[in-house]
Amino acid sequence: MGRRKLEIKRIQNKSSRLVAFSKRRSGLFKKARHLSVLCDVDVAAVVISDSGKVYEFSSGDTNSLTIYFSYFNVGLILSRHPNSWLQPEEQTTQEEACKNMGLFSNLCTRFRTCKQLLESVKRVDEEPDEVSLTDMADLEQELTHALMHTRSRKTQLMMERISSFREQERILTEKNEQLKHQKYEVHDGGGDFANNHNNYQSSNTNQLLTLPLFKE
Amino acid sequence: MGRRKLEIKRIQNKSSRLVAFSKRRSGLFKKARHLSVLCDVDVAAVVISDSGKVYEFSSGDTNSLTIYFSYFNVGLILSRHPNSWLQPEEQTTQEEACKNMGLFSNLCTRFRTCKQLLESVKRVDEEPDEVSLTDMADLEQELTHALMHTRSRKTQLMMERISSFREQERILTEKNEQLKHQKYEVHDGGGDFANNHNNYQSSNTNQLLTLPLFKE
DNA sequence: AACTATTTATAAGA
DNA sequence: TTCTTATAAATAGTT
Repeated sequence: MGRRKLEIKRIQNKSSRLVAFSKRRSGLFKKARHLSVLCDVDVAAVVISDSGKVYEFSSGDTNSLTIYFSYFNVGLILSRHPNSWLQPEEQTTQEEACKNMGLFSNLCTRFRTCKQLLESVKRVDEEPDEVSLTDMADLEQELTHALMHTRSRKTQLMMERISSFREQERILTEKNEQLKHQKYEVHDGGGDFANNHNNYQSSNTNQLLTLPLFKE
Repeated sequence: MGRRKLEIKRIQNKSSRLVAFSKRRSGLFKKARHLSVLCDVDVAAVVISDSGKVYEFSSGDTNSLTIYFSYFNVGLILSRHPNSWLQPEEQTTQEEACKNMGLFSNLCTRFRTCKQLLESVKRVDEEPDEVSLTDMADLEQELTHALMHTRSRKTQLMMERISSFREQERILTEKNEQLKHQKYEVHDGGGDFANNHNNYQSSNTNQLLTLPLFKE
């Protein structure tokens, strides 16, 4: 939506890219806000620039989504800057350490919010509150989602594993056929050592390619 | 951008709201994708519907939100040990602080593992690893535990609630009987003020005894 | 689930 | 940068 139709691929010109980043980022957050208000739902969005700067939007201050996102957010930041704390042995400056502490305390603070919520549920000293029950139900739902995610991921990994097993079986069968064939060739007086050696190497290679499927 | 200008406030009509939710949600994710591609940045968005259904977008290949969920999980685990770090206001010693750092670094480790896990899954050319699968299984188990915990707590709260309702019912019935009895006594010319007063006190005491059932 | 009249977002230009 | 404007894109209401 501009003077010309834009292909959806990385904008090559740096200054154009930066301008687009600024415009589209605020556009995204605006859309997120509209969605949350119009439809009365929780929305959160995080954008992390090339330089690692974090821009975020969240529809509520205290809802679980905020907590979710701050975690997600922190995780993303950290994963983008592995040498700042994900590999602590590579840390050299005090500044780095402080930066990490900042992130940690942010994590801590935000989590404490979540914790307070849970605690307030635990101590139901106040009037018999529907809130406790509702909160627990919410939490249950959230956990169910998380569990679903994990299960689906696990299933995917298992499927991948199975498929690699199948592939290995195929390769082994193929090799078996080759060996049978060679056996006949040898029996027929054909074949030579070099040829056998070659085949052995090939077989070994195949095994090396497939073994890790069993191993690790 | 429609037939008429829309005020940015909760859409009252439910069906309109649902339609808008569907349209704007996909619109938001599209914008998010465009932003991430055009400007070559990381973008993530989460929308949670009224019913708790989670819709998400993430610019990475790997499901980053899975990582995020693992944080949530870790958070839950940590919340099971509140006195170790979740009540910082009670912290006084250096030891406490160190302990917290330990938990943080634990979090860090877990994240790194999870991230490496997903990355290693991405490179399917490399050797696929059992570790990934094990991790996912572990995560599943942890989430299952957390879910069980939540469910059991929810059930407990519900049971408490029910039991207090029953107790209240019993007391009210009892009191009802007493009142009926008094009524007949009064009708018969019997009974006195002191007696009535006593009965009131007794009833009140019973109510006080049952209140905690509502409370905690 | 399509359509289309409008509004909204934004690419390029100033 | 920021503003302007022509144009593309999104979407509210309709069918």
